[in-house]
Amino acid sequence: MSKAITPTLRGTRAQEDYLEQILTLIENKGYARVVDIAHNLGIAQASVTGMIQRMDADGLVAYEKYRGVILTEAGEEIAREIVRRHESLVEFFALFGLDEHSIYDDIEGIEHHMSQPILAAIQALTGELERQPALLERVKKKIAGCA
Amino acid sequence: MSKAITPTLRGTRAQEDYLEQILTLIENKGYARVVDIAHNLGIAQASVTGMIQRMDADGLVAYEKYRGVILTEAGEEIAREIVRRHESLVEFFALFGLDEHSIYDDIEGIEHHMSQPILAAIQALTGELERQPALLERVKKKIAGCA
DNA sequence: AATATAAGTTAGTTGAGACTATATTTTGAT
DNA sequence: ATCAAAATATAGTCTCAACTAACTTATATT
Repeated sequence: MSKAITPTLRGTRAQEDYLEQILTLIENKGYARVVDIAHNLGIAQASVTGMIQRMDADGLVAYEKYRGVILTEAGEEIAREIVRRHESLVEFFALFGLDEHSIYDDIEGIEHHMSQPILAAIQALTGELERQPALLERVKKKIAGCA
Repeated sequence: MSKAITPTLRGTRAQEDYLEQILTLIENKGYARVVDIAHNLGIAQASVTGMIQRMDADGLVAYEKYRGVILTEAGEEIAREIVRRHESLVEFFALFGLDEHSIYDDIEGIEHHMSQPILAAIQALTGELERQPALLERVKKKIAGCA
């Protein structure tokens, strides 16, 4: 029923977090080290090793002991999808003056649970609000009143 | 930093799901049976018993063997908050023609991860879109194009 | 080239939260 | 009041994903 548009066999939620970090690290630094993944996710190094082995078994990454990790095609596809969602959400919430840092936990939660139609709705709304500063201002005022 | 407005010690995500179901059942039928909670959450009865005992230990529900479950004050506060979020999200996504059933999984995911400012933003946007059918139509067209 | 330090791995444990199979208790019908 | 059926509880197991402690490999400095 709620089959994703991309019919990828998505990993677990935690695995998606790992994939996102790994892709980001590879794009920023050229490689993804266990220690950096652990640091970025706020968990212990040993936990990362364990998960990477599971993800290798699941075909999401290619892993060789003491050498680096790289994404498989399947893993990269999922990673890019998550990053795309993350960025859409940051862009959306930034409209309301919420900075990326203060909404990090929210986005973390939401990005794993957003179906394609909902993502499309968010993106469409982002576009409209960017084009209508007056509307955006009204919304922001209401938010200020609530908080 | 991301302290909730309601400074409640929220339960785990799973516990929030239970609380939501329990509150809904109590309001609809006057009581919450284990068998109904299990059915609504799509899990086994025995799993519910186990969780309810944990939640009793955590002070979220009051539980007596073979008698019913009721919410404590703390539990009810959390339950009402989750229900409120759930309803706000349904209202929002319904704007775009997405029915409650088809977005159930999304909302399930999101409702546990939404901070107060983001909830306020969603609610404010819902209000604006209800008042601007033309804008809503444009957004809906874009969504149709994406899917 | 030797060795200190950083990075990575292994082993063993924990807790959440689900499961099945098996009791036990409550309830409703006779 | 009895007894079958429905509801609930217990016991024991499983997986995921984290942890610490201890060990191994890689690297960098001299």
